[in-house]
Amino acid sequence: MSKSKAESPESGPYHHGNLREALLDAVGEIISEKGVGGVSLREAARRAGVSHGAPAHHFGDKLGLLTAYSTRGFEQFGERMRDAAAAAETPTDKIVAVGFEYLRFATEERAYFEVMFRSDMHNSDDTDLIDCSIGAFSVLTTIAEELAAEWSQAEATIDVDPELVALRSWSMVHGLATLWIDGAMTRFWDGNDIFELALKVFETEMPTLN
Amino acid sequence: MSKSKAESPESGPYHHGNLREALLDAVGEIISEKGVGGVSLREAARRAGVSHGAPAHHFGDKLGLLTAYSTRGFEQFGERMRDAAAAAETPTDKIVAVGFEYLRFATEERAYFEVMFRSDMHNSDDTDLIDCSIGAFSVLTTIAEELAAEWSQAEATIDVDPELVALRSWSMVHGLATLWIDGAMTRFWDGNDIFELALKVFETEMPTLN
DNA sequence: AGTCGAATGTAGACAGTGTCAACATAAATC
DNA sequence: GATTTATGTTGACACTGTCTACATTCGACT
Repeated sequence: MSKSKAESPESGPYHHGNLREALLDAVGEIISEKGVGGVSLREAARRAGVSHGAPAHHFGDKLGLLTAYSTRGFEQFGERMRDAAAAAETPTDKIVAVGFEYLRFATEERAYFEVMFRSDMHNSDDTDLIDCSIGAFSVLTTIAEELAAEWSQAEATIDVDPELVALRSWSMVHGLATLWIDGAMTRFWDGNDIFELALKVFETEMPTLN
Repeated sequence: MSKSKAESPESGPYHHGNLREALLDAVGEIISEKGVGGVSLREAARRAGVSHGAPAHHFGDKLGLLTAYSTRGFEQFGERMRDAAAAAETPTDKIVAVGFEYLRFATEERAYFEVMFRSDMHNSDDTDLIDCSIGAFSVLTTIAEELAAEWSQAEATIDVDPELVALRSWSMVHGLATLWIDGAMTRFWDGNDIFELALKVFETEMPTLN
């Protein structure tokens, strides 16, 4: 495929010290440089300055490495969602802020995003991964419940099922993010950037919600 | 990795006759059985009963094979979208019908769907692919224009930019489809099926549009 | 302090893969 | 009928994931 670099690890201490994190960092590097298809255990080991067999002791196999990477992605994702929600006052402000943060993460941390939402890129049964992903999405469902409660008190012309509010918001913003990431949208809305478009979408979406 | 089957092609005529289509069929089979990660030129060649080097003459390389597979997916996708739209009367009915068809394709033709919307799985610059994808999405944008025109005549409380209507519909349904495909939703809406959920979403979405 | 098991890392092997070059065969064209 | 083109075969090479056997270090227990 490509020219191989030095196979043997550089002379250093026998134990790396922080190999697990170094390998996860390497995965992010590789994805950013060559895409998810470029990820390999051996390349990650090479970048961490370690022999090709070393990763197996930390992650088992390739899927394990990517699962751990996904998990770290969901951790950071959830953290950013929580921060965004905490910085806003009303439920309406919160859901908009979280929506934008969703898109910001998708574009800024694209390497994570591409693995996090691709079921063949990780082991979906991994308990850590499940916990972290639920932790992230629960930010959305919590806000949706607050929002639904608020609307119930006002005159409600539509059914305000909290689950549906969450699902609608989630699907909309996730669709925007993935279509943007995949480049599908650029053939129709070429010049605009995703945040400008999202703003307009949110604006027209809100009347339904109020 | 796995036990290899007979490497040598079965004794038949030197020329396959319809190898291109046979290889694309094989790709669909492999994805359905083992996921997109299981696709390989050699496995496809094996299933078509041909030597490992043969696919190169039709598709160049692996990305070429997957690009052609994506293109075939968009062809069928567009056809189903057009049929769904043609079967409905009003713009409102059309967009709901097309939305459902979108989801139906995503679930029924999952093998196509997983490759079509994954930019690292095909060559996004391929002109045939671009043509077919635009042909499919233009069904949506056309309906969105009709819809926007209809709303403009009625009392319009919100801005009815046709492009925004298309983007909203597209993002919503694409988000639903991908979240469902990836299994992300099943942790929150376990028992329901995607069409039931979509129906509710569409119902609550429509008031905005009217 | 010393021992011993567990954790971590190395090295080699093997089958599978994509891609290339050289060659073989059939089809198409003149 | 000859030659050009399309199609298919074979072998080679570097790369990969994974397995096994082995080496080194860490940590816990005595």
